Amino acid sequence: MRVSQFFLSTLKEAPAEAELVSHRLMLRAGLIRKLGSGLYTWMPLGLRVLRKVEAVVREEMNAAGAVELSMPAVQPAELWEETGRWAQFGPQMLKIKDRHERDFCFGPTHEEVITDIARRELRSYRQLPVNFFQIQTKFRDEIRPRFGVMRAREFLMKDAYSFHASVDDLQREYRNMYEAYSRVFTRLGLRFRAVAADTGAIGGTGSHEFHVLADSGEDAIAFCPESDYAANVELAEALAPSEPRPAPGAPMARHATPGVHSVDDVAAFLGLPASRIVKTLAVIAGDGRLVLLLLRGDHQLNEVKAGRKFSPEGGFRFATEAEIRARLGAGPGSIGPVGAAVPVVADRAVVAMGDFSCGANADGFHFAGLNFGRDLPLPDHVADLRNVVDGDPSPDGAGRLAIARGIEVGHVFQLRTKYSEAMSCQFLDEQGRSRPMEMGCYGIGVSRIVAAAIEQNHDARGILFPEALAPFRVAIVAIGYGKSEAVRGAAHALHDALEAAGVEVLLDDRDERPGVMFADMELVGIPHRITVGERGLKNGEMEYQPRRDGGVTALPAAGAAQWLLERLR
RNA sequence: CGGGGUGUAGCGCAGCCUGGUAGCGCGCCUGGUUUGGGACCAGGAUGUCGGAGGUUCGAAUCCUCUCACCCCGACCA
Repeated sequence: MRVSQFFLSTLKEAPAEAELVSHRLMLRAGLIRKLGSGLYTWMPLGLRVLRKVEAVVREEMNAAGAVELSMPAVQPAELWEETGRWAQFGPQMLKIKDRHERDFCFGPTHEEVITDIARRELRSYRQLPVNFFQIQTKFRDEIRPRFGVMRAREFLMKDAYSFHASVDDLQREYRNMYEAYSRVFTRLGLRFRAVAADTGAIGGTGSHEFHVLADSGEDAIAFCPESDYAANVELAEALAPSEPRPAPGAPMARHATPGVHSVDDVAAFLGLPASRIVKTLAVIAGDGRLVLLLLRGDHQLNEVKAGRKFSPEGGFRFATEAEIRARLGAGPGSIGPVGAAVPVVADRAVVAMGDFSCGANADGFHFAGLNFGRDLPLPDHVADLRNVVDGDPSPDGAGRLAIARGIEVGHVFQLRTKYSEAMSCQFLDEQGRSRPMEMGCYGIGVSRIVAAAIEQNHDARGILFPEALAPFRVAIVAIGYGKSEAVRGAAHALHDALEAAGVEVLLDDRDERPGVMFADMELVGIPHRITVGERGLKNGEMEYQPRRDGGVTALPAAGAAQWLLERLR
């Protein structure tokens, strides 16, 4: 391909709206252009990258035994009413009406449609298992689209849904998909981690998220460098401290702390580390009771864990200041467990604290030197209430946890029978009994992967595409193209030879100044570059330079194509 | 949805406070000189100043409404 026949549209400066590196670079390199909030055009260059991702995903899905189909992007409301998700999905679903005023949505996901297919097509255990997948555009009306294609409203996704006669078979396929996903991300050249995940609103049991590791990631992941344990921070268990509670070393004291409310304030005022302060949160449980939650000052409440502690539905909310005052006689920053006639749930780390400080249930006063058993009773309940932090022991006992940030690019779920039951998607088993199918679902954010890959692979000059993702593998920069017959001839010969060998090559025949061409090819992230110029040709040479690690190699012009083909292999 | 901000040429921005009919850099077009890391010289084109209404002799500038976009938060199969 020649630049003059293709379409390059690079920018020296990125539009002001882009703050994330990948977003800026995608805009600058001309991979995407914005149409509206969360809506992007994939420009020719970007589309080539998107197609690369798609191709790898498709190949691995096929290799793993899944079969491709394509479902409508627009779906009738009735299907969603069967599962109750028409109402449940809420405003994130783009709802539309046709000319007959019938309700439709632009599909945010396809569980309902595929389950409908399955219940019509699959009758017998003999037809199971099946795994259907598609690569398709979805729309979710995100509250706040951002970071370009990373969190867009319209996006490209690979979604797969499997149907099984037994849980065992579902689990087998789940592992199969897990492995297929690992191969996909490995082939794409990404540093990733599979983490145990919360199953969220979709329901079901087993679930793993695949995260591309990047500091800009929106999700926090806890993992153990010494083992393969990894979990979403929401889910990672914070174990009870192994050290016993220290013996009391200080007398209990009540300090006047005027205007001191936050943990940081208390720490500064009393000269204590945050880890010696108990943070007291007042919540209203599902049954209406006010309950105090105790956390170590340097820890953070995990609302998912706290929710589980209260009721099957996990319902609780933070108490209002008025409710807190009514029960405890002090405001939020001055409350504590001492003498409070309400139920108390303490985090595991709290009951291992000694000589600690907390609010005195009187505005402007805090206790210090508190010890359980001496100054106050041990709490009614002890539970895991907090997010794990860097250095916590790993739940698998293998070492200490580290926290990293990740971009979720894949998700595998065991849905079980949530949808098959709701939509009576049944099959006849060996005994002729009618049973709901066991289901799994497996998603990959195809368009998001492009952004995630750039987030993980860039430098000051632009994108460093992994080989598998690059829009072109080789750039030929022809210096003096317009003027020099020799340059033109040599560049064309090299271009044709590479193309004939099946290499995706981009010949810069724009007759621009060298700096412009170098800068563009680097911005766009083409992994290999050959420079052809009169200066080199005089000595019968061309120059090779890899995008990623710099050094220039002089090549005999005659053998350049061959040399490069060797290297690319 | 709550809080904050921005809309002026393709992109990045100034002008607005203190009203007098729009400017800079990059990009674009023409000609010339250049040609191994984002050239130089000369000439040129491009704006309903996001939209509507109002105040005023006069509005990019002041007021009201509205739309869009961005940031922070809540949300995220």
